[in-house]
Amino acid sequence: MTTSNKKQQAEQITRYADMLAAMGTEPRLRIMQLLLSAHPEGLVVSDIGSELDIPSSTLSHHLEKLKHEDLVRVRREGTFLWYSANAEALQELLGFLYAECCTRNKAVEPQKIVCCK
Amino acid sequence: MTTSNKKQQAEQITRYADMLAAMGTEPRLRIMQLLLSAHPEGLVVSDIGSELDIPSSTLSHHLEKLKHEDLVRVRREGTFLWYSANAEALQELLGFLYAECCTRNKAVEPQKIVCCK
DNA sequence: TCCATATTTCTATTATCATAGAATAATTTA
DNA sequence: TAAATTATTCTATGATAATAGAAATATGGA
Repeated sequence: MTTSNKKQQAEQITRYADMLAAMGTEPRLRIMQLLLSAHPEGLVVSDIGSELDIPSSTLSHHLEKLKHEDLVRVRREGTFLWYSANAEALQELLGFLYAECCTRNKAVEPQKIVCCK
Repeated sequence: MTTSNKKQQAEQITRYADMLAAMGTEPRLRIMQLLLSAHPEGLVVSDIGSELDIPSSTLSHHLEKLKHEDLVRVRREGTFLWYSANAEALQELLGFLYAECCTRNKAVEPQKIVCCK
């Protein structure tokens, strides 16, 4: 493996760790869960806040963190900001965990997570 | 949904968030990766430390955290402590994420994570 | 029992994070 | 342009986490 490959891999791990950390608090995991349930449209900030009972400034920080880790996307419609889950990023993270746990080492059996017919 | 169901579900989310947080730092995600690569035997503490270049007291705290979230198991053999990944816990977490992202809302397509033949 | 080795626990320091009220900025509508 | 609404940014506080050297503990062997 080349030096730059190693560096790339190291950055990759750091990125996945940051993504996991971003989802690693109860309020933010709930936000992700809620956004996934409203996928792909997503929800406006105030609706997330009222649904999860989070003050707006606190919520704004959580959304900022999720956005920073590319776990959510945002688009403006008038005065409203619509946040939605970033499916591609989640897929990549899930793929990484899946590979580490199942593919590479067979620690976890794929069929125990999902059964494909 | 009954009140106790709601409470159970709330505790579940908190637990998954804690598990994600436990893996949400670079050193600990590396530890998990390393333990998975050595699954199911695992590794002794000193080998993890030398492989990842982490001082023993720091490593001990990280392992304690992972153990607390039930992501790793430990067994003693003489003076050596063998740490190994807890495949069942990882499977459960992966199953949860999978369900949230793929099964429930179809935000992520299962076949893009794993292709079962 | 005493020593060597493995690992944890103690202790301290520094850094980061979660929370939220108040003020500000952005946008639409009257 | 003024008012109303939406959301962020400012500011502050308290809590938690990461790090690691030094001391203590646990185990096996001489």
